[in-house]
Amino acid sequence: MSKNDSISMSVIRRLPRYYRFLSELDEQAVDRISSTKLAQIMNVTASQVRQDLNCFGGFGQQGYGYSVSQLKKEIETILGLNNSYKAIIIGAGNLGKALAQHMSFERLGFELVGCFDISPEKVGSDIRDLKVRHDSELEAFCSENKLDAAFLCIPKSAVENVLDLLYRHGIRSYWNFSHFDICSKYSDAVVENVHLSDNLMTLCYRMNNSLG
Amino acid sequence: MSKNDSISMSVIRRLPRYYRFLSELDEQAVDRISSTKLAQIMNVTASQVRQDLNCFGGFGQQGYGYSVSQLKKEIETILGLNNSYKAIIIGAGNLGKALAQHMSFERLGFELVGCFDISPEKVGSDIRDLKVRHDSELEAFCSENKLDAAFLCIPKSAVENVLDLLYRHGIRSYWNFSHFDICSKYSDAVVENVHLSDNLMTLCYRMNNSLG
DNA sequence: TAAAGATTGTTATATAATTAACATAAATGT
DNA sequence: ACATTTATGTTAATTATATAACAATCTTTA
Repeated sequence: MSKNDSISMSVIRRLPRYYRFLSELDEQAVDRISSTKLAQIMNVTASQVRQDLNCFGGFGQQGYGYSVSQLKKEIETILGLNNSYKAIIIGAGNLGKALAQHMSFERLGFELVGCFDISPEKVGSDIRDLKVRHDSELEAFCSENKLDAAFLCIPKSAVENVLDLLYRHGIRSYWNFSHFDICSKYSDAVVENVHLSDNLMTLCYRMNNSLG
Repeated sequence: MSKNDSISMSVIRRLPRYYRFLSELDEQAVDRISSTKLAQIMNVTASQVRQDLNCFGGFGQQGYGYSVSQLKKEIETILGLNNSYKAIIIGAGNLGKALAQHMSFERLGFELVGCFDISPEKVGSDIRDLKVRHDSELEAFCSENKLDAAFLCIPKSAVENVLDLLYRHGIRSYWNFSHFDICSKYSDAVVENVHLSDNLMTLCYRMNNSLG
């Protein structure tokens, strides 16, 4: 990737947003856009748009702007959405089910290949095209499949055991919905945390402190 | 609130994390902690801990540190978790159900008072102690109850209509799981977005670019 | 085909966030 | 009670992020 000299997290976390807006424009058959116009739509500064994109290469053309479809494709590549990382969901409660049913993993660089739960009632039920397996089958499943990532939809107290198992089998990437601090235990793990309760507390704070 | 002169979002978003770690320490009956020690546990710098806490007031004591229970309580107050903001969930799919069943709203400053869905199959089913109501009852419900917040667990395409209704009834705070850009439409709304697919794309990027 | 207008890539500036330094004060130990 | 240690609150320095400025260059149009 051309200029990629350790891109800052701030930039990286904005890429999916660019991708979303460009996808929309593409669907609307818009074929070119300037940084100024894109910035307006996205409610950011044109300067930021240009800086961000230039972290990865000069995709635009002076006097013209950016080709929507090309830029979309570039960002797709940068994000690596063309990948098909094999992933499993741990925990088939409502959250696990919600993810399994509503996320377009294929469009996001992943392939969901398994779903595990500890509760016997859930085992055997279908989620999309997958049968929920019991946790006891996890070890064997990891051995038989070369897995890339795990999506942890279980409570904090249940994480450590299963995490140890997954790590032992070489899984280094985690989408973590619990409050277990994976990075502290395995510093080489790539972890994206989703802390819903933290989010809600932030909303609460902001409600308290919004004037009017 | 003592020193509160527009706290930066960076600080605010760290508060729930402090709160979590302090709650744990409190449960472990730890009664005092220094910024250095807390920083170690939380994997941040002691400087940041002291700076952050001092945005709200001098809760510590030189030569001693911070009282865990007191500090926990202070942050609880700062976040406003003692509130009981009336909130409704829009969308009783797996995500809506997951939130309703697994989040301790009472501990997070909210009270869940209603749950709505457009699908007749879901209407009437129980989530916790709430019956799922049909969207057609939403307008009346908003009129009868003074609601503070709405948790939007519906797809982007369904948001605008219901958002307009909610806004008309004075709701200004939203926990938004869709990609609909609420702030662009209602600039005075307080919005916390949870963009799961953005998150997953970020994980994908980081997997691609992690060495090893 | 030349002049005018548009818009990039990039460098410079400004703002924000983080980390370090330290003077001050309380707690502890002898 | 005094000296030593601990650890804060706060100011200073550093680093990171965002914005502005502008020269270079492509497009458009007459």
